[in-house]
This record gives sequence, C-alpha cells and structure tokens, in this order.
Amino acid sequence: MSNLNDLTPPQQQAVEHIEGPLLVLAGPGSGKTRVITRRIASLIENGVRPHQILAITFTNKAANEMASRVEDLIPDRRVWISTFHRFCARLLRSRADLVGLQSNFSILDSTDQQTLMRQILNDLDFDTVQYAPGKIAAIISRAKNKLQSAEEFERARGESIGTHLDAVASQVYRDYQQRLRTSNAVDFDDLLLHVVTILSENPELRSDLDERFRYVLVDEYQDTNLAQYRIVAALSQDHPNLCVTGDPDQSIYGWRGAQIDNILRFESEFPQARVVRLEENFRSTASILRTADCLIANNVQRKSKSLTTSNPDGTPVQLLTFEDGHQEAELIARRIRKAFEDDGRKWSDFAIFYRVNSLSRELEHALNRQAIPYQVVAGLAFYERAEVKDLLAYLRLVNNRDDRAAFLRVVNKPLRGIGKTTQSKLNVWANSQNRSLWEAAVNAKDVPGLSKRAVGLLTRFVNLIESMSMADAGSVADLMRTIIDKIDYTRPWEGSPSEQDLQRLSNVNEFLSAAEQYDEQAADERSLEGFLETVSLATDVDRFDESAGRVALMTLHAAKGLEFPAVYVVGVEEELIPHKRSTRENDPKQIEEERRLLFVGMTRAMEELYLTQTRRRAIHGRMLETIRSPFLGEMDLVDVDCSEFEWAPDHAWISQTAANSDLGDDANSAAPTLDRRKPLLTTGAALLNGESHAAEIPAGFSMGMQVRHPRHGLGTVVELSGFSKRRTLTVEFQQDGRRVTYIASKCPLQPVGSG
DNA sequence: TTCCCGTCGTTTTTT
DNA sequence: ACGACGGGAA
Repeated sequence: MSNLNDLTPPQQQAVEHIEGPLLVLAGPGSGKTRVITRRIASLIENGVRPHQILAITFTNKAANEMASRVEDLIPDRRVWISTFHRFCARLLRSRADLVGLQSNFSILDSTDQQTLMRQILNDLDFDTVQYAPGKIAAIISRAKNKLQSAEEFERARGESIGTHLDAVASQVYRDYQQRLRTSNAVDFDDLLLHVVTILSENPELRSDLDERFRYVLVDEYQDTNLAQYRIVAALSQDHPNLCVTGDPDQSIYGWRGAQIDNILRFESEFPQARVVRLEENFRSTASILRTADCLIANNVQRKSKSLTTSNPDGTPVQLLTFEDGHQEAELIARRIRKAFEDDGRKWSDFAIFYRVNSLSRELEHALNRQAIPYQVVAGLAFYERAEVKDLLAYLRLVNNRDDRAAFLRVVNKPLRGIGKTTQSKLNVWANSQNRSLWEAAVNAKDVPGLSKRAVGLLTRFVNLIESMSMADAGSVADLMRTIIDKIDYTRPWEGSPSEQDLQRLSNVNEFLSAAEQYDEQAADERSLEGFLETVSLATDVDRFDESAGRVALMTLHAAKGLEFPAVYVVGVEEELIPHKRSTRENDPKQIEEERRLLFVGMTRAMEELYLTQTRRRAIHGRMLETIRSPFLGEMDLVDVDCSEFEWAPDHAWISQTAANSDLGDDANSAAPTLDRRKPLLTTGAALLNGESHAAEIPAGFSMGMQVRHPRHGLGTVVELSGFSKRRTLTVEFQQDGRRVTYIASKCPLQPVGSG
C-alpha cells in the first residue's frame, strides 16, 4: 500500500475512495491531476484490474500527461486513458456496422465540414453569403450536441418560432448527414452521437461495456455536453463507480454545448455520491488567489467554495493602463525583457492571455522588436496548410475510397483535366444514386453526359489511387513517399528559390517526419487508419511545448490547465472581457461564463499577475475609445498608469540593450512609436548579440523543426540540449544527410515557416 | 481553368 | 486591417 502522507486529508479521501460515485470539486491549482493519477494507482493496488479502468479527458495533452504520470506510479499497467473523441472513435471502429458505417470511416475536420456545407447550400440554391456555411455548421453542431437528429431538429423547430437560418439549417442537416453516410465519414460531433446511439439501441452491448469499464473517471466534468453525459452515464449504470472531477467555476465552453448542470446536478443524479472538495491551492500567491476569488464570488450560478492557500502573499495584482494597444504590447514586451535581464526570469516563465486571437498580432510585433522568443498557441494549424491537406486527402482516399471531401480535394490536383464540369456531373449522379463520388468515378461510363475523354481521365485517376493503396504495407511514411512520387507532388517547387516554395517543401518534409514519428511510436500496431485518426484528432494546443523556453501567447480558452509564474491578461475591457457577443442578449449566464473565463486566466498565475486595459483600441482597423470592464470593479487591484510613458531611450526602466535598439532607429523620429521597419529589428537585436542577423536568434528551435543554413541549405533539427546560452542543437542537412551541431545563440540557422 | 479584384464579415473552438 | 469567397475576365 502506497504512502499517502504527502496528501492533504481531502486529497486522501478522494484517492482512497473505491466503490460508488465520487464527485471531486477541485479548485484551481488544488492538485487535481495528482489526485486522479494517485487514485488510479490506488485502485490497482486494491485489486482492480487495469483494463477495467477508463479515464477520460478532453485534450490529448491532458490524456498524455495523465498516462505518463500513471506510468511513473505503476509502470506497465494498461489503463485506458483517452480523450472523449478518441475513445468514441475506437469504440465506433469496432461496431461501425451498428450505425451503418464501415470501420475505416473518415473523420472530417471543421474545414471539410464547412466545405461540405457550402456544397450542399449551393446544390440547394441557397446564398452562401446570407447563409454562411460556418453559421449553418454551428447550428447543426448545436443540435447534435443536444442529441437532435435532423428529423428531431425539424420537429423541435416547428414548435418554436425559429429563424430563417434555422429553417435552412434544418434542410441542410438532412442532406449533410446523407452525404456523410455515403462518404463513410463522420464529423467530430458524430463520433459522440453515434456512440450514444449504439449504447442506447444495444442494451447487451451497453451492459458488456459497463461491465468491462467498471471504473470510469472523467476529468473536467464541467465541460461535458449532453452526449458526453449520456455516454458516461451509460457506462456507469450497473457499476456506478463513476468518478468525476472538475470545477464549475472553470466551465468556459457553454457556447459549445457544455452543460455546467452536469456537474451541478451530479449529487442529485447519484444520491449515494461522495463529494470531496479540494479547496487548498498550491499554485498561486495569496494575493492572486484572493483577487480571483473576489471576482468569481460575483457569479450566482455556482457551488460556493472557499479557496485557501498557505502560500505567501506575494506582490499584489496590478491593473496596468495604457494609452492604446500598441503601447500595451510594447511595454509588456519591455517589462518581460527587463524581468529576464534583472530578475533572472526565464522566457518560459511568462504567458500572455487575450480574449480574441486578433490581439496576438500587436504583441508578436512587440516581442519581435525586443528580440524575445515566443510561441503562439493556435495561429495557422499545421494540419491546415495546403500541402499537408493535399497529401492527407490522398491518404484518406486510400484509406476510405468513399471519402467525398478527400476525393474532391485531389481529383484534379495536380491538374489532370478533371474540372468543374466533370466533377459536377459526377456529383449529380452520385447524389441521385446515393452513391459516393468514388463509385461515380469507377462507373464513369454510366454517368450521363460525360465525354469519352473525361471517362478515360477518370479511369486513370481510379487506377492511380488503386496503385497507391497497393503500396500501403504498414509504414505510413513509405506510403506517403510513394504518393508524393507518383504524383510528382514536389516537382514544381524543387530548386525554386522563392520563399513560398521553400515553405511548401518544408511543410511536406515536416509532414513526412510526422508520419515517420507515428510509424516509430505505433510500431507493430501502426496503420494508415491509426495515423489518420491521430492526425484528425490532434489540435494546436497539443503542440504547445512547455520546454521550448519561450514566452507563451494564447487565448484565455487555451490557457486552461496550464500554469505560469508570471501572467499578463491583456485587454480587460468592456466588449472584449466580457465579450460584446455575450452582453448583447443581456443573458446573465453568458456574462457569468465571461467572468469564469477571466477567473481561469487569472488562476493560471503562480507569482505575478497583471491585468491590462487601454484607453483606445483599434478594432477591425477602427480606433475606438474603450469602456471600462465591469469585472475590474469587482476586484481590489493596484492601479498603475503606464499611459504617460514616453519612448525616450533613457527612461529609467528600459533596459540598456532595449534602449539601444531605440537609439538605433527611432531616437530622432517625431512619432512616439516604434515601427516595424526591418532595419530596426536588425539593428536592435544586432546590438544585443553582436551579430548582424539578430532577428534570427530570438526564435527558439524545436525538435523536427525545418531550418535553413545559408550555405548547407535545408535541414531538420534532430537533437536539442542545454538551455539559454548553452543551448545547442544538431541539424541533419537534406542535401547530404550530414549532422552538424550548433550553439543556438550563435548559428546562422533560420527557422523555415511559422511552425 | 485560372487569376484577379471587389465585397463582406469578422469570439472563444478541448475534438 | 485582413482574409475568404464568388463573380467575371482572360
């Protein structure tokens, strides 16, 4: 029996609980993950078989972390730890037949989804401007989250007033599901929805699974939607050993169908449930915790709890006021640089959170000017890049011929004369026959109106895909190389000096190395299907690298679950926090979610927390006076007015190096702004590093990253070690496969692209 | 088939 | 300010 002395009494209670439902209400920083992993270990020590345990999280990142911590505690036990979607995907693959799918179904990403919506809207002769595919998709997604089928949605709509948009969505919903079915494809919502259907329509299967997963744990339970609730409940009927953990105060996905009620109602749902409250915070200083607690106390819809900590008071939470967004970004960057130089802070100690992604740009510019390395969580997703999507579409088509989105993406790429006219004829035939586009292509000679030439071209395409799938022998990377080869995909860009083409080649290479990585990791279980699943369920947040040694920039939503010594929450202004959209309908629920969002952001901070606001801010290009956020009045904050700051180079708290950078270019300029001219970047940072290409230095390097050397050309980072000045990296060059090791701060290597 | 230009709509997005 | 989409010209 393991020692529980390092846990607080409530933590021990949660860890030692074995049979029956358990609700763990865990405040921020209360050691929740620790409790969950220790409890899993404790279950196993008490004789529960590992495969009877199912732990569900929302993000891959959380799942991976939990898995590795469980592995540390009790090595080599196979506990199923997975995200909701991945769990459902697995389950669905094994019983796809029950909902009319084949086990090799494709998972559509949101881009594919919208493209499909657009096509349907066009086919139904709806204006895609007035009825934006994204909006229709959102309505349908909301319906699915409420477990409404197309028919049920239609019926529910008939009973209420319903907008025009709803009426269109209802029509589209039907066709959309129809096309998904003929494509042998599902969207993210369907993964959950189909599993709910399977569980409710097949009682024996349900009870088998209930029996098999005798101990179910769900993390971040406050973010579950109706479908997820149903799945969890279905697995916990005969063996209600259901443990859910979460914090109603951190529910920030209501707009996506999450039902905060699921956690609020848990006790009435399971009257025999034991409730454990983890209210002691081990993360933040007392000042930070007190301030956040004051804010959240203004919410009505919550389980009140008292957050405590024995951490020192620390510095008070400050409210920094700036003249505008430009000054805000610039001064935050300088403050971070100063803390790095004077207080021994690491870059990775800092995080900057904002409500909307558009605020990141100004911050990025400022960090660049200060030569501060940073990473933006989100931005253009790797898997959204055109080259990656193209190759992915070929892989998907090889895996599932009926995949409509994949077919359309590659049928004429590279150009092979199968244009719009041919495609639309295939489409008409496929829709009328309820067959897939692939089947239409295979039966091209039966499709009315196709020219002899078109039939020939389609046959060639069909043969091409068939020949690709012959090459599918396990290794995904090998298959991908075959595909690239067969279509001469990279030919047009090879040897081209243009930046864009280099970028394209590097995207292809990065994707290839992702496939190689998968091959290696999945070892003998590797399969095309497995790779595609991994890819389509991957997200940007998963790519956040805590060890990258950079300042982190992300939205407040993405910040959940993370912690940083020093945090800036920018743009705490009316219309931003709370966001305009949430105040419009005057719905207190929506305002409360905004308050929770700010609460989540604030409680990420361990030692220092700064909220910032501006007097004027440019929104969509227009400079507007800001209005004070009502949330600011709910907290005790130390006011610091930074708006008088002048850009004089000798200002007291500008660091020497940063000041130099101003002298370089801007000392004489009349306008009190630092512009984005290239020379400034080079000059300022050059002084910092005594080199002429300083703009290249700030960007950190990461494993697998594509870099370019002025003489050796393109290469891949294959090894990293050491920190800051002693950071070294090894690069394998493409042209000759040679490996060279460099000191990160003194090499002429330039990262290719933004990933 | 492709490319260029004008119009429009701009939250958050675990999967 | 900026990007995405759709229509029209080449």
